[in-house]
Amino acid sequence: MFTLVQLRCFVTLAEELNFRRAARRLNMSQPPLSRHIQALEHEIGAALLARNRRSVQLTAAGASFARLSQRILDQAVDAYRQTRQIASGDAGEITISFTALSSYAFVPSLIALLRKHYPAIALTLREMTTPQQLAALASRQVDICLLRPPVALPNIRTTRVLRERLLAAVPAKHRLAKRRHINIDEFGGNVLVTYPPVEGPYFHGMVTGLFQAAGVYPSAIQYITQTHAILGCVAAGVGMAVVPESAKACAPAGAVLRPLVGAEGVHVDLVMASPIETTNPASASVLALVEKHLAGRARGAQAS
Amino acid sequence: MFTLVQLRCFVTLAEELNFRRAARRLNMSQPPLSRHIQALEHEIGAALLARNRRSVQLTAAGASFARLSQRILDQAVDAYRQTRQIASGDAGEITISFTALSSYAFVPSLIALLRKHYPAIALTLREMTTPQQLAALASRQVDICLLRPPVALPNIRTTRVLRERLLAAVPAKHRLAKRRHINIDEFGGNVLVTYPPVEGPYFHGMVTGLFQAAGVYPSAIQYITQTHAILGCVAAGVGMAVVPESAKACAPAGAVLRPLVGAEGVHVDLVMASPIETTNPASASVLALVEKHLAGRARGAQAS
DNA sequence: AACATTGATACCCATCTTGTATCAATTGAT
DNA sequence: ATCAATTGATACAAGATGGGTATCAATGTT
Repeated sequence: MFTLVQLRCFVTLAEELNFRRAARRLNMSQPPLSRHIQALEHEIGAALLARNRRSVQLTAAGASFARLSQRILDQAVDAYRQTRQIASGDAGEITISFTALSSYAFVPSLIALLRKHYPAIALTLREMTTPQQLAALASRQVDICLLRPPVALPNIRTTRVLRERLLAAVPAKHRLAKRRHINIDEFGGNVLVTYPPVEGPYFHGMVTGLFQAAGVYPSAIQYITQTHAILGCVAAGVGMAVVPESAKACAPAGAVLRPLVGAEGVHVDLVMASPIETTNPASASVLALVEKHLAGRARGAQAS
Repeated sequence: MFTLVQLRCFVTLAEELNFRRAARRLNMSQPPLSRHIQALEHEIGAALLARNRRSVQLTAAGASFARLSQRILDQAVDAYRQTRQIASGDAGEITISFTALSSYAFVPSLIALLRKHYPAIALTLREMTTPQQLAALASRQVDICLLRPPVALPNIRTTRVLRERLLAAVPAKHRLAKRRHINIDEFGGNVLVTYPPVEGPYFHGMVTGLFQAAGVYPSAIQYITQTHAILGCVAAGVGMAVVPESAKACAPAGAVLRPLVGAEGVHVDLVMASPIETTNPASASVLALVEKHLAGRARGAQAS
C-alpha cells in the first residue's frame, strides 16, 4: 500500500505540475520526489502523470487520484486533531446518570455549564435510580453518576454537589396546610407516604430514622418510588410526606410544602460519583469543571 | 505524520485488543507491532490504549481514532481501486460533442451502447455545430466529436460512423408531395431552403455542388441553420429542401420527405473524431467499443 | 510454587529514503 | 545556429526506518 507521504507529494505535484517547485514546497530535493511519484505509479499500476520531457500534466486517473488523495490527507489531519482534542478532554462524549429528582435540582445547571465550557463534548443523560446507578458505575457503563449516598464501591470517588433541607408535604385541603411550619410530631397518627426500602434506600432510611428518633409513629405507611409520585399522592389526599427542598420544582397544585421543624441537622445530599481512573478524558474535564464551579459557589456563599 | 501501515496495525489491534493475536493477523511478529503503536501514540501525543500489564483496552481517544483510521484505510483502498479502473478505461468521465441532427440518428444508440458496456463511465453530452466542435477538439475541451467532415486538424483521427442518402423535402400541400420520388430537376424555379455557408459549410457545399452539377437553379435561396428549422420552413410552405435521411426523425407533419432522384452517389457522412493521443483512457475505451460495434454492424450488413 | 502468557526492550540486519552530483533532453535568447 | 538555462531522471553513499529473534519483567493460572 502507498504511503501518506507519497500522497502528500503527489497532491503538491498535482497542484504545481513541476517537480522542482513541488519539491521546494515540500521541503525536499527533487530526486526523492521523482522517486516517490514513480513508486506511487508503480504501486497503483497506472500512469498518473503525462510527462513529455518538458511539461507535466495529469492523466484522467491522476486527476481523480489527486482529489481522492487530498481527501485522505484531510481526513488524516482531521483524525489527528480530533484525537488530540479527545485526549485532552476538550471533546468527546460522556454518559451521565442521574436520579429523577436531580433532573429538577441539579442537572439543568450542569448541562448549561457543560454547554458553555465544553461545547464539543457530547452528553448522554440517563435517568436511573440510585441502585441502578451503582450497578452501572461498577460496570463502567456510565462516566458520571448523580445519586444518593453512600457509594460503597472501590476505586470510585465522590463529591457532594447539593445539600438540601427537608420539607413536610401535606394536602392543600389538610388543616396543617395553613401553618407556616410543620413539626414532625404532627405526622403522628397520619398516613406517611414515603420511599420504599429497596428502590430508595437512602430516603427510606433517612425518613424512618427521623421518625424513630423523634418517637413519632404514623398511622400507616404508603411506599411509592419517585418524589413526584409521592407528591401526587399527597395532593390526592392520601397522606403526608417528607421530601427534599428541590421537590418544590415538581410539586402539583394540591400539595403544600412547608419547612419541617424537628429535623434540623438532617439533610438530603446529592453526590457526584465517578471512577478514580478513567480512560475518558472528557469525564475528567467535566469533573474538574464541576468541582471548580462548586468551590466557587461555596466561596461565594461563605462571603455573603 | 503517521503512516497507513501504523493505522492498519492500530485498527487490527483495536479489534483484537491483544498484541500477539493482532500481530499474527497482520503477518508480523509482536515487537514491531508494539513499536508501531508506540510511534503512533507518540506522534498523536496521546494514549490510545490503556495497558495495565495484563489487559489492553481502548481509551476514549483510541476508540475514536480507530474509527477514523478505519475510514481512512477504506478510502485508501477505494482510491486505489477507482484509480486503477479509470486508468484501465473501465470508469471515468468523457465529454462528447455532437451535431443537432445526430442526436436523432446516432447519439441515442451510442448512449445505449455505453450504458450497457461501461456503466461506470460518466457521459457529458454537448450539442455543438461542426465549426464549434472543431475548435473544442483543437483545444481538447471534448474527448469525442460527432461532426461533419472534413476534419483538417493535426493529431486527430476520424472514423465514419454513419452514411445516409439525401431526401427531398416539400410542403405537404405542394403538388410534388404526391410523388413517390422527386427528381432534383423539380427544384428549378422553386425556393430552396438550405444550410448557410458559415455555420453549416458541409451541407452548404454539398447542396450547392449538387445543384450546380445538375444545372438546376432555384428561384431563390433561404439560409437556415438547423435541419429541424429547415423542415419547419418547408412545412410552412416557404420552399423545398434537401436533407439527410435521418431528418425523418424530426420532420414536422407539414413536411413530406421523398427519395431524391439525380443525386445518386452523393451521401451525407457523420464522422467521429478524437485526439490520437489522449490522457483519458475512458475515451480510448469508448472509441474502441464504437469501432468494434461499427465493424460488427458492417459485417452483418455485408452478410445479409 | 511452577508455569504460561502478557507487552516491552535490546540488538542485528535488510530495506528504504534522502541528499549531492550529474545526465540527457528540450526550450528560449542572442 | 549556438549557448545557456531549465526540465525530469539517474547513480551513489550515508543515514533512518522496519522487521525478526531472543529475552525480560510482570501478572495470572494451576
